[in-house]
Amino acid sequence: MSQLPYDITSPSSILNYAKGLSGKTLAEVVDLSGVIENLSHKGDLGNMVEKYYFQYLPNSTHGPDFAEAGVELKTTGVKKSSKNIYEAKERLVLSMINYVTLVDEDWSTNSLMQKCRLMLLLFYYYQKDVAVYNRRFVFNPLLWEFPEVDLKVIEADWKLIQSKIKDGRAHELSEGDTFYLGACRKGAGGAKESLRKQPFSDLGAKARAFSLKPSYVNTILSGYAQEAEIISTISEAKTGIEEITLAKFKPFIGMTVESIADILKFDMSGKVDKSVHQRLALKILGSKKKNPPEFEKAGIKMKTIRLETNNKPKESMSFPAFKYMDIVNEEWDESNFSEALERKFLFIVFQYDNNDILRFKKAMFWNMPYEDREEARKVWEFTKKQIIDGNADKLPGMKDSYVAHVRPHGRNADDTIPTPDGKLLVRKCFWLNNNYIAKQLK
DNA sequence: GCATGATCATGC
DNA sequence: GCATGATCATGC
Repeated sequence: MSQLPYDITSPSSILNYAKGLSGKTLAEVVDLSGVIENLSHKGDLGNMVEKYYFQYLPNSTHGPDFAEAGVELKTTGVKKSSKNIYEAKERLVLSMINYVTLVDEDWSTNSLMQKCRLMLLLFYYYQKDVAVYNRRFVFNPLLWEFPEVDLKVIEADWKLIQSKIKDGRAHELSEGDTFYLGACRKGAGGAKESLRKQPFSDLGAKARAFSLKPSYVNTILSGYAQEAEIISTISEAKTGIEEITLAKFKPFIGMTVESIADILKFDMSGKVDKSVHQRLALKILGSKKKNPPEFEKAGIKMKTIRLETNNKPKESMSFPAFKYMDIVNEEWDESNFSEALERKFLFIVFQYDNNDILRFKKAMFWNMPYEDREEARKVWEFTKKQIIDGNADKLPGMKDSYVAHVRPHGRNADDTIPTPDGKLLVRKCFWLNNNYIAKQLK
């Protein structure tokens, strides 16, 4: 074996050598002319980098790619947000979940962390129609080791995924089950996809992989160091996000909205503000205007709910407006609504008392059960079909499904956008039915 | 009383 | 200026 230009036993040597890719594309740093016709434009850039840049054959064992150094190589795409900031193009897939063997694993020796404890992250700029070997590595490579505080969250996530499989519910797994480590769909989509065996049920389960949520990757990108301190002070209580969050809300249970605002010096006077309770909840969390960073990492969606005295929400729950022109080209699994429903939610529940005064009732984490996501899928598919068929004005209403419906969500009736058949219709979005929310709160 | 249509203040 | 989370308003 010829001498490699780096020391395969040394993570820092591997990192240094990887820096040769900074600002370059793979095709710019290695001569691919002899092999390029055999390369897939969409292939796995990670494998190509290993093979042609590191001259190290991708191994098929379960350990890290650079076994001697304990370093796993990951290439992952970034894109630019509407605000021109680089962000993760998608979740970072770590390794496939083997339902059959995972149930016999133990966290202390688990195969996922054996492989991914230390990762060399290469971020490339994603461009749809550009071959992977022509995509540019826009950041310096990063040698990433999970901070202890994050590992605690990931451990709990891992155990939850494992327990669901032990319960014979692998087919019900959802990204919203967990906080940082997700069980994401992996493999061919659509009806033809093959299902995997699971050990404690005869039902086949979709192939899934352990992955880091896009929101988590984004915090890696956005300069982890600053946030690490904030999070470590929170986690000194040695509890998870869930417990910490619920503990913050607990002191206010039963109090009127006004007195909570008083205590927190939160100005509730002035004009009618339809998001005022959301902002009050943020204040309780100790955040000013934005979600706290640990929520961003876990992709948690906070929603405030007002209940009538009869325990029913006054209103259904809205989601961001969709574009008629976009939705007809989307598949459910990649749709915004599907992504939204796979998230973990934090419900902040208020209720009117007998004197019609609004009081804080409780905070609860929730994620949507599998069968209800399938129902939401039907609503979405029907919506897509109606728009394609030129019936964008006849979208599913509240009576058409127990879970979700479609309703206007614009600034006003003049806030219209185009449909595929050339009309202009008021902007709309998906809503979760208030009756459905009522059931879930129990 | 409920389903559906319409709209508001805010923050970025 | 615009999307968003949320709430108000109307008609049956």
